[in-house]
Amino acid sequence: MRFEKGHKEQTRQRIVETAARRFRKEGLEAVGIAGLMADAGLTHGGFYAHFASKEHLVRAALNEALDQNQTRRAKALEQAPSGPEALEALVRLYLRPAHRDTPERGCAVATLIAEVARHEQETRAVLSARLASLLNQIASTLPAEMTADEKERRAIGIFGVMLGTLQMARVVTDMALSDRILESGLVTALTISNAVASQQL
Amino acid sequence: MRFEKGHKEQTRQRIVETAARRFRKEGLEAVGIAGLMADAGLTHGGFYAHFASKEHLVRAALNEALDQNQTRRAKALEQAPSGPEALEALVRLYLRPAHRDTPERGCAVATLIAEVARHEQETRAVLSARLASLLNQIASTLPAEMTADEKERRAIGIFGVMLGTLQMARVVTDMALSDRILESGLVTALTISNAVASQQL
DNA sequence: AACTATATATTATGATTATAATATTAAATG
DNA sequence: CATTTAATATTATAATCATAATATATAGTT
Repeated sequence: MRFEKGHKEQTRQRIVETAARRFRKEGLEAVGIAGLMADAGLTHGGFYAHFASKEHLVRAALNEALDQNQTRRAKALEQAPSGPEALEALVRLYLRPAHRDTPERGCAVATLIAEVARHEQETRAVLSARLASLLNQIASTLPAEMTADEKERRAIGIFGVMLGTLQMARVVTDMALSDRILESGLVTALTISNAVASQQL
Repeated sequence: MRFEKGHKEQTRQRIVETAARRFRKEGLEAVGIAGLMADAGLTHGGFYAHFASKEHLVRAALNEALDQNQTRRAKALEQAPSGPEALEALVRLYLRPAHRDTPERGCAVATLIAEVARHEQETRAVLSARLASLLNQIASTLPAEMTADEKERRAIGIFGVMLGTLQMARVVTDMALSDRILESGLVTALTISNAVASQQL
């Protein structure tokens, strides 16, 4: 049947949003086109009217998921756009138990980075670009006296801790340890922002 | 045919080692039993004489891979078993370009943590146990004056940076940035070990 | 030398995979 | 009101998945 104008775009968006959720929850490989389309209320044959391949959907879904999170962080930064409070807001948002417990709505970098690293260059480029702007968001909260290089270095360290500790908190089977990991990540990330750089290198 | 004594154990070990390499290189989902057995010079039917299911092989392969790395780190610690030099040796080993470029022989935590987090509790427990001893290796290099709690907190922060930055370095498409990420991770990890804890919480 | 036990191979099963060609149906257009 | 067209459904394909039952062949045992 022929549908109203804009219907296709709307359907495409529904597929992308469904994929963005399921990819984060189950992984890129674990999600099949047929099941995904069924989830979106469609049959699998129509998929290729929207995307050239599953890989193209992966890129669209990564962009969708990472864009959602970026917007959420931007909102969190509205109250305190820079300074230690701004950084603390970002880190607390990231290392919340609620974020740990709902990967399907959370940061796609944390759930998919290793899997994406095995994909085509073009797919990695999508995640790379979003990662760069995430690092910029963090760097923007650091003291204005710091050089751009120093900000970049610290932003990488800070997000490294956030990413690594969130993943650890998700995998460990001891929930008390999981909570301590989140707390340690928080303390560490904030420490990095204002620690005096080590002189031992 | 009936084979010599110990032949089965030897075959099993070959399957596990092949799996440990391919899982790290391609991901848990991407590796199929048939291809894996072919790689080990066997046909796929015999697989279930060795493992009750693919999930059981995953556990054995995780243990194999994580044990290899733990041994390598223990050797690196033989020269300087504690102190800043010991920590630096561990971090340099982890954040080397060579490690970034050979995930199939590298840390299974970095390649598989997110995927394992979606698996059964028993599989997560395997990775959890090895992660705990990795954190202990790091903690053992920290100053004796620190309390056990403080050592744990810092070890989590240090490994968080190592894990997060290695994954970032693997996914980004800009190799110059990738190198800067490794370098930043190194500096940050060493800074955490001796930074004065932030007072702003 | 005959027999048994066992490690692996062969073959089968039924589900699921990504992708593609064709069919259907109703909105838009004349 | 007839025709065109676009969005989705139906159906097909060939590969691959994990798992399982059975067959084969030979080392070890008697």
